[in-house]
Amino acid sequence: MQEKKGKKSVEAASGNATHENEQNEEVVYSYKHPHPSVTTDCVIFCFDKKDLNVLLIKRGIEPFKDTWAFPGGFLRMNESAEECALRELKEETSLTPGYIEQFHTFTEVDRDPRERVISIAYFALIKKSDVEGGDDASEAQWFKVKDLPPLAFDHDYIFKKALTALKQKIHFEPIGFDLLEEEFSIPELQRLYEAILNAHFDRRNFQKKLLQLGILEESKHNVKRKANAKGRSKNKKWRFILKKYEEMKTNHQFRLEF
Amino acid sequence: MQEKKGKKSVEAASGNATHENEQNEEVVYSYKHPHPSVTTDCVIFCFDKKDLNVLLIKRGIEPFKDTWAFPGGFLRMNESAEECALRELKEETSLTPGYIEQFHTFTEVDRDPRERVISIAYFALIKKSDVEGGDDASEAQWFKVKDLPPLAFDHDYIFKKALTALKQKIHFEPIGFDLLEEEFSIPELQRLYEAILNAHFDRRNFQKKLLQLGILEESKHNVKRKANAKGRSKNKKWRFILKKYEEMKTNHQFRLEF
DNA sequence: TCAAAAGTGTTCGCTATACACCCATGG
DNA sequence: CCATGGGTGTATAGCGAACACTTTTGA
Repeated sequence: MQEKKGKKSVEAASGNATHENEQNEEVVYSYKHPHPSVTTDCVIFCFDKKDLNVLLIKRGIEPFKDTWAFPGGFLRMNESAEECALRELKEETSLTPGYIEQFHTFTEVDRDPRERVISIAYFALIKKSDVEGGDDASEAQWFKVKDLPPLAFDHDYIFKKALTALKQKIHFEPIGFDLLEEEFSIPELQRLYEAILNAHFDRRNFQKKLLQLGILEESKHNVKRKANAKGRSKNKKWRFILKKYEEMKTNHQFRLEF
Repeated sequence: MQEKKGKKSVEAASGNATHENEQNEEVVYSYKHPHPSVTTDCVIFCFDKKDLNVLLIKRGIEPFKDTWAFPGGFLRMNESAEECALRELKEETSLTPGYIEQFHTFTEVDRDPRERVISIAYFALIKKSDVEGGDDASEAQWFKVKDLPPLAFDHDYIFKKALTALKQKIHFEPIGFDLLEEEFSIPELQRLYEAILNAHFDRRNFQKKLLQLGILEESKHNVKRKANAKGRSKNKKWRFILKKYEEMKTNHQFRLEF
């Protein structure tokens, strides 16, 4: 069913590859049938007070030189696609996301003008606090999801699919917390959900719904007040209880829907 | 960013490839860096009265000779992955599914003992009536999902993921109809949902829920009876109104959840 | 002939929705 | 000081869950 492994043959090769070199410059890999190149691309999201943002990198070479694109690169033979996505992200932006998930593989024949390239695409989430300081004045830049520049290759399409996948996911799983700090307020959480789902919720119903899930606990720093106090209290912060969530999930007691 | 296209070089190559030949036997494809092989695999489902089934093929060669595996094969340079999956399915089983969807790409380094192979996996749905007759006594065979034999490579894992993807999908989209005939009864539909979701529903609530969606219409062949008739009527058949569903979907009026 | 399956209708309780008040916060 | 935002409580409607009876179906 499957092709015999291509021989490593020592043969002079013309053309200058821009692939990250792994070892011997003189080695050429030959196959009896053409193999596509395999890359990963990563759509990494970050939430900033009000807006959902994605990280883009300005391409330094043709094609699409000086056009924005998602970070990514070639799959190496000794790493899985997810490892590749994380490695490229770290190399190009020095970021390590708190959450990453594969969402689609793009295989259209002409998606790269140079050669056949298929791309295994991931979306990732990172906290704002994990981003600050990592800015090494590189070609990477955060853009509001609502206001993206033109993108290279089929990355417009990839982005659409990434956003859809993120929406789908957050509909049923509490992954939003990977975009917030350890402690957050309910309104913050609500703004996040509204930004991602592009919707509006009633404050009180949103709060009730989230608290009823039983996966949030009050911060220890919240100001305590007398039992008979009236009106609103000081701003409260909350924490996501991962353990409780996993426990409920394994017992099939968890149900979330937006 | 990306590697220069591998030169086609006319060079004698040893080793016998089992890849479907595309053209010249003497041509060898060379790259400065190793490329993984890219295949597609397809988990095709069929529903038979009570049971959900998947199609497997007995492997004719090593490794995993005589072990069951999902149909699939190598991606060609002039086809997308979905085209590849459909082509392989047709070549190996002469089937054409009514629905197909990519659900995951498997990239673990050691998933194939011979060489680095990544597999873009699809799940597909086909009606029972489109299967019968296509049986050319080949190595293909349907198995109950509840009673699968040991599978080759990481196909156990692929199957798990496929089933999860199917469940997820049918939770919110009416794709079940691609597993039923044009006309079907509500109990049939219920058995299908119960088989896929591995759950049990109340007959009356299930019926109410489905009919309230507004995407089903009665068959013209249903027996009409007097308005004042009591008790149950003759068995009814229904049809899925695709147009209505698409219309509701574009207007965001469609909402289904199980 | 009779057990199993399938069509039909009603009640009840919960939860999603809609909505009002008070006060901390910060310019 | 005041506009904005954030904490808290209640009333209602609609939907999902639980449930019984009758007749058709087919072994």
